[in-house]
Amino acid sequence: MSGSDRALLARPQLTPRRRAIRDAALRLFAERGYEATTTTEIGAAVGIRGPSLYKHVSSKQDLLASIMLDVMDDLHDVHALAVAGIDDVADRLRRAVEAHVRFHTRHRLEAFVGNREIRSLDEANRAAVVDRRSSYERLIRGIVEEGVAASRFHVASVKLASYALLDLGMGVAAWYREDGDLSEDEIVYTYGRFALTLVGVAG
Amino acid sequence: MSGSDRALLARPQLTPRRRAIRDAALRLFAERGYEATTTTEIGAAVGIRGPSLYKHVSSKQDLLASIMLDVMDDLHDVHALAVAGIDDVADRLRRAVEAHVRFHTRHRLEAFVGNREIRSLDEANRAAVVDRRSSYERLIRGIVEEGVAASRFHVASVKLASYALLDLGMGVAAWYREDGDLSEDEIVYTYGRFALTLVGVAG
DNA sequence: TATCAAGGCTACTGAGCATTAGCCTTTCCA
DNA sequence: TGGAAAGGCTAATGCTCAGTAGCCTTGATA
Repeated sequence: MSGSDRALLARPQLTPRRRAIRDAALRLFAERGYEATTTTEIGAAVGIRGPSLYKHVSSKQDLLASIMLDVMDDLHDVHALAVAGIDDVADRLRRAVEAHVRFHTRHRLEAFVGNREIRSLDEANRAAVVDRRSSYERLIRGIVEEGVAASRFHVASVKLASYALLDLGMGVAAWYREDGDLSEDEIVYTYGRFALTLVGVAG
Repeated sequence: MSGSDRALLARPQLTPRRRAIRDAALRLFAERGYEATTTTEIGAAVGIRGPSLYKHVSSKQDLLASIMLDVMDDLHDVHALAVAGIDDVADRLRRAVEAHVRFHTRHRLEAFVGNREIRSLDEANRAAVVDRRSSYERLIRGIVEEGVAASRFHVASVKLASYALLDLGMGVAAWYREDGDLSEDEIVYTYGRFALTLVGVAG
């Protein structure tokens, strides 16, 4: 089973309570960081005491790991859907970047935590997350490479261009606010165009 | 005294020992995060025990704060030097972005910690760092605005373009490695050109 | 209606942490 | 040469935290 196949399988369903706990943990991890968030606080956010969390969750580390693994899988899903059946490489890049950026606005907390808390994961979980991340990077880089090979794109460095595209998404996750004065569509559209200029596509 | 004037004043000199401690703390904060770094580890990195640190430093929090405040001031300095006396707005943008990116390669640990550990600062220090960061953002946005006003730049959103430029620097700080296969000059030059295409400058 | 699982709670455990207290050695200068 | 400052050290303090033990209530089911 390849990384991208795995991403398309359904993730196990959560009980409503478990989901509430995960959401609360996500918000707190994003706001103050994993290390600085206490189980007491996570509990309080769903109206129970810290120790009661353990009736639903096996550990704080597990909570972080499941958040991070799921977000990477979701990102793969979104990417696969966005580029499915698109033949033109410039279209594919634009759609991939749009999906990337849209994902980072719609799931900014998950993406934020996913980027920042890698070092808080234990060895095994970190390896799994890093693996998914590399696989996603390769997908984006693959599109850029293909465009260059077909002489549709012109870049000084494929690697640099790909990093730049990926970094824009992370940036969005850091500053985007739903109630801000930049709309999701506006950001998505503009960054999609940025992407094409970045790789020197004509038009 | 404005933010940018302050940045040009000399920062107080550190004793060699204090500097070694700061450097060690910086490395550790970057690697495992502020919360996850212990005073014992910082001490060990300079060959002393944790409590002995307090003969040189007033607190762990202070160590973080001085690292973060100094890096913001250095960034202001570098920017000011880069654009001083440059009249053409496109030149000024390119130089500003080049300086921005170069700074993020040369001081990647400082920049990395400076971006990621804001939430580990106490109230007063956080306010001071956020203040410097906003002031820097305004400098970059100011150049973009000026280019747009002069009809030299064409962007869908000044804010979005400025964020994109700033985010590229942060991205660099996250992935750049001195022994990697992308040289500092290569990255700086390429990103400088990215910047100009991004704002739709002709040529 | 008796039972049992689910899911709360409080009290506790054991560990780790930043920081302080207080002591000792070395070094340097008056 | 003597005394103080600088800069180490160990031991202790006081706190916070993740996770466990064990108890109790509730509600569904047999």
